[in-house]
Amino acid sequence: MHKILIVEDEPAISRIVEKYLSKSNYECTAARDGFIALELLAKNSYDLIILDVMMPGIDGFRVLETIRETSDIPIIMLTARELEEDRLSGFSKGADDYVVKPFSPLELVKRVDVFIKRIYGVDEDTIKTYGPFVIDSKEKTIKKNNELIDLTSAEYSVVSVLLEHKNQILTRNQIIETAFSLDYEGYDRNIDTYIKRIRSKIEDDPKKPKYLQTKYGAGYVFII
Amino acid sequence: MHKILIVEDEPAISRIVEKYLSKSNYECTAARDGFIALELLAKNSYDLIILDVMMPGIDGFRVLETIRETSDIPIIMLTARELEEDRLSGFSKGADDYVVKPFSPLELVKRVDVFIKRIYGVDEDTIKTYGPFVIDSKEKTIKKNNELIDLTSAEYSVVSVLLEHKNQILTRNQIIETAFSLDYEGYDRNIDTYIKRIRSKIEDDPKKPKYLQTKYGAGYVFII
DNA sequence: TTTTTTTGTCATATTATTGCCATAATTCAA
DNA sequence: TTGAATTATGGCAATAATATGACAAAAAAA
Repeated sequence: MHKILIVEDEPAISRIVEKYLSKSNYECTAARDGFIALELLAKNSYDLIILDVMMPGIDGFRVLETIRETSDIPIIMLTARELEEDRLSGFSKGADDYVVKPFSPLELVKRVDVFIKRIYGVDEDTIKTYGPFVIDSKEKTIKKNNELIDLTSAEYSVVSVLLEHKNQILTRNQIIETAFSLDYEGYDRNIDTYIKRIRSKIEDDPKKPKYLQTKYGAGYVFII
Repeated sequence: MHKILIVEDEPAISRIVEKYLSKSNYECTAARDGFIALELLAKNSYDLIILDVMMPGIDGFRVLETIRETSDIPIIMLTARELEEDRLSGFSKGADDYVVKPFSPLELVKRVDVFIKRIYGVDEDTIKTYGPFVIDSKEKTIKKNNELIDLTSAEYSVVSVLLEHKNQILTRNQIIETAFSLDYEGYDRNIDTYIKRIRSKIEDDPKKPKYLQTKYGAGYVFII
């Protein structure tokens, strides 16, 4: 879990950014001005800073310069669209990236992911482990005992739904609606066929499934 | 039983959301546009609102603003993927969460659960614990010492009746009438067979039942 | 385009569940 | 202790559901 400091005077924006980053498994702290930010930085350690340029008190650039005297922690700056030339000045002072307001929170999260990944290796949370199975939702791959399992994309969708709801019985329709889309045209018995194909790839003995089990009259469960 | 208002103009989506929420023990009402929603809200009380952004007539944001003038009921908004910047505007107007279309209904249910739990405390009483046994009436599963017990649906019905009336002697007919229906065709001695099958799955030593005991001349009890 | 892979459908084989019974084992009271 | 009553158990058959193999259609790759 990486720690992120958000320096932003508008509580509305601060809250949204925090919400999104938290959802992406980051631990956030918000500072509503530069002084508070610098104080927090003196006492705690963070993995990345999101820094608004326009703030009352000391502005973002001053804060940036001060931080850079002692640390090269990644800093993403938030700036208004008009101030294009700020970019240059910002970069030269050591900001790592810019996001122009108004921004999409998802976009911001994506950039944060990039930095965190660059510094700390693989980004977390796209990779989940369930027993011998490791699912990488970004790469859309599944490994069993460290061996990549060759799945088609439909097969991947089906197993991943079952894995993510492990030990929960899912009906064919729930699987379809979650793995594919609400307006899937196909027959719900197609799931049987997917299950057959998946079993042949993940089970030691597809005739006696250990993981992907049938619930007669109900659906399927991934037991782990 | 918590009440949820679904505001969505597409009947297909509305129906499916309703189906999933109902299965999770929520009482749903659907409104096909903002006007109807506001009318319903004036007359009834709900515990949570699911609100589509894109609707004919008044759009979701307008509805959101109107609701927020008088109420802080949790609101989850449904929005199309392209409209990312809507998120910002939505959050600042007081939506509690966003779900992007096309969404997984299971995912939506999970988020609803989170809010309902946060506000009303403990999650719905679908899960009950009796000694080492945990029964999930929504999933229709029973665990013993955290291990899922593989029961057929008839077996589940029988054990769950006995568990819910633990330490109470039930006659075969009481079991039949509660577990199945009043017009069960079968012979009441079938219960003996169910008991046999259940014991083999839940008892350490089915020959000397510790939990599911026989009351000679009367019926069966689940001792816990 | 052609070729290959993936996906969807179907008919048929296989299996699971349920209800039923015959027989064995147990209980309880005379 | 005995035997009548009651319950336990194993197995069978009917039914319903699932598994599977084969193939066609669709999609993706070459």
